[in-house]
Amino acid sequence: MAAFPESKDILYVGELEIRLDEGLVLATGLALTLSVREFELIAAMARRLGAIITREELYSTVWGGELRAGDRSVDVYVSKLRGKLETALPDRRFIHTHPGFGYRFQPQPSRNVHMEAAGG
Amino acid sequence: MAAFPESKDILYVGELEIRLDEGLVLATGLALTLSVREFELIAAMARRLGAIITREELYSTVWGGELRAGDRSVDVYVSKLRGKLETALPDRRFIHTHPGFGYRFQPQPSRNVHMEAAGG
DNA sequence: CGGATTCTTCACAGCTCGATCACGACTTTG
DNA sequence: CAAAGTCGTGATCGAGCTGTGAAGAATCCG
Repeated sequence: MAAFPESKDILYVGELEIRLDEGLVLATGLALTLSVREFELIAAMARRLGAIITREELYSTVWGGELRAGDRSVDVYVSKLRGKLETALPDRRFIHTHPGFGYRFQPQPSRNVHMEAAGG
Repeated sequence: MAAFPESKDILYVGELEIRLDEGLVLATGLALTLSVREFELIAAMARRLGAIITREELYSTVWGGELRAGDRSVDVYVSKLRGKLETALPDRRFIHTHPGFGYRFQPQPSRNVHMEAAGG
């Protein structure tokens, strides 16, 4: 199975390196400190790069079992992950919300992030 | 195989020089006084620089056999090692904890330790 | 044999994680 | 615009994980 030193035990997404078997994520070579849930979540999303993934699917993949009505766990951990990714890579957005559908993981420059400061 | 005096019998990590066949560690040229367990532990981690290593793996490498539930040996020796490394090189951190995963060995200036956490 | 060093284990304190709640902002719908 | 639903995120708190000093056992060495 070790045909290549970097097979699919490692995912490369933008300047992220996700080492699936180690629980480690590097952002431009710098190690992120992610909790178990955070790591499982980013791994689950990165495996389906570019696709919209429902909360139900993310929950069953990361937490296991069915997502109960009113459970906001996925949203909370998406938020935590966004915070750490933004600290490491301020100029990029990875996690995109599709209201009513789910989330999509894909690197994208965020030059217009400061629009939030415009206040309308 | 000893074509060069500095082949892989010696590991260089930051200002550390780890002489594997001698059981000696130099910090900026100054020798550290490490016990056998301490030396085996730092050697095991230095061989896998930058990777997260589980307690199970460290235990089986350094102590041999399986890590029993509740055995804190690895944590205790990591703590001892940190103490000696910090005495020798106060401005650097080498051993990083990844809660839920294990430890990671990599030199890092202590000033920017916060950045490494990426928000955590 | 005796002293010093090292190893193992325990105990407690401090820290981090994960689940949940609360509330405001945003989005959709009519 | 108003109402209803969706989403973002700081705060809280118990459980579990991690850091570390200390004590006794084991080992080393002259």
